[in-house]
Amino acid sequence: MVSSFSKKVLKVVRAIPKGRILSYQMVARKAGKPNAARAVGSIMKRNYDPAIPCHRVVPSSAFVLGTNKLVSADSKVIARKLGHYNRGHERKVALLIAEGAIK
DNA sequence: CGATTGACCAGTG
DNA sequence: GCACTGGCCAATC
Repeated sequence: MVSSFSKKVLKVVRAIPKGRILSYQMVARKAGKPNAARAVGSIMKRNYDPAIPCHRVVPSSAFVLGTNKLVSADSKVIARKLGHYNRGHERKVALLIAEGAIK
C-alpha cells in the first residue's frame, strides 16, 4: 500500500542523478512536506526498492559537513553521520565515493 | 482506531 | 564539537 506521499518520495529519490546527494529533509521538501524528513526514512525502510538509490540520501549532518569522515562507526555514529542503509553503511559509503558524491 | 516506533532535524547544555 | 530534548510524519503493532 503506497500513499501519495510515499510514492512521491520514492519517485524523488529514484530521480536523484549520479553524483548528486540529497538530505532526507530536502527529499521531504520535494515531496511536499518540509518537516517529514522522519517519515521519508520510515517509508524507505519499509518500501525499499532496488531501483531506489537510497545511498544517495544522507542526513543533513553529513550534507552540511561535506567532509564525510569514513570512520569505523559505532551504531550511534552511523545514525548521526551517514544514516542507515539496507545493504550496510559500508556499501553506501563506497557507492557515494565511487560516484564522487563524497569527497 | 489508539499507541509506539524509527533510515530525521534543529535547538540547547 | 558532542550529548540530550522536543517536535513532525507515516507505517506498524
